[in-house]
Amino acid sequence: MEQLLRRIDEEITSSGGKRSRGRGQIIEIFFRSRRHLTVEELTRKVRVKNRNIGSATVYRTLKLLTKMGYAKELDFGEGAKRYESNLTEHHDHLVCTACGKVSEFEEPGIENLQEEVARRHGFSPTMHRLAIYGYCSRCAPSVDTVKSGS
Amino acid sequence: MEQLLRRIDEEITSSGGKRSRGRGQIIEIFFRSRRHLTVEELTRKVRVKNRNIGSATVYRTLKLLTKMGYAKELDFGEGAKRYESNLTEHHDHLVCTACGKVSEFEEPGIENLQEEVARRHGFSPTMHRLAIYGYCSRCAPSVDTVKSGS
DNA sequence: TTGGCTGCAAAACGTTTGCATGTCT
DNA sequence: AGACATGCAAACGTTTTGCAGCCAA
Repeated sequence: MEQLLRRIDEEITSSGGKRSRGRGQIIEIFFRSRRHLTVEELTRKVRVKNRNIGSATVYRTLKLLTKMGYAKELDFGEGAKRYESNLTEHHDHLVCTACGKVSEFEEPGIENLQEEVARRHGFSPTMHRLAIYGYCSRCAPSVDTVKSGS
Repeated sequence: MEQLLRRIDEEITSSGGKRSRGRGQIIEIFFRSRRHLTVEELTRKVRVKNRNIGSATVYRTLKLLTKMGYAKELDFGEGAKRYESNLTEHHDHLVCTACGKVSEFEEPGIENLQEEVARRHGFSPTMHRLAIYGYCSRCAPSVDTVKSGS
């Protein structure tokens, strides 16, 4: 973790940027947080530590991390975008449209088929997004009417 | 086509809605159009036929069609959402990040794996979105350096 | 006549940007 | 000192909403 922060810091300074207190805090809290933060959520967290940070800086920092490849933008269609660390293995998302819970999965078979489809269309893929929407196990509409329940 | 429009009309009226001139025009033009329209594009098209229609009505109509299941919202991360008919076979998208071209594909294998993944997670899928981003054949970065070409 | 539907304009929302100021080197 | 970074608030583009009038049933 410290190592990661140092690496990012170096990459920023070596391309003409500067080390700043606020940005360091934003980056650290971003990588220590659970996944899928909105800018507003991250701003709130950061402001607990440093009341002076405004959301513009958080936007600018996340955009920077995204451009550097350390963060990834997600859009679950909620209005606001979400961001997550781009360091973990690639994964896709299961989004429950009832409770909003997002879980993750990996499926190499899907990845492979995507590569194949792309190739078949003369397309050079750089990235993809797959989200499956539906009901998680807790929210699944009551399964049947056994015993004409309720 | 006429049949589809009549069906939608019926569904609207039978749930307390009314037939209105403007909405009918919007719906017809929407289904006759090429895929992936933004609200602004559709509004422009509709206004050629009926100068009085405002984009608020287009927003309201597309939202209605979406809720009824006849249209589908897409988000390719351009800022504005796009809409397409939800009547055709299911397909996914290849988005060229250079020229913006969007093409479509179907891959039953991917669909099946998605079902399986969902089941494995106790998830009841209702829908999914898959977009592969990259370069289309026209925009692909020059392929190689054969003969140290310029 | 009633209630839905409309256009318009204003509001709301997430995001970006201009600018004067602050901070790092 | 100089350049980059920041907060604030204004600007932006998209979408939603309040409202008075309109139109279909």
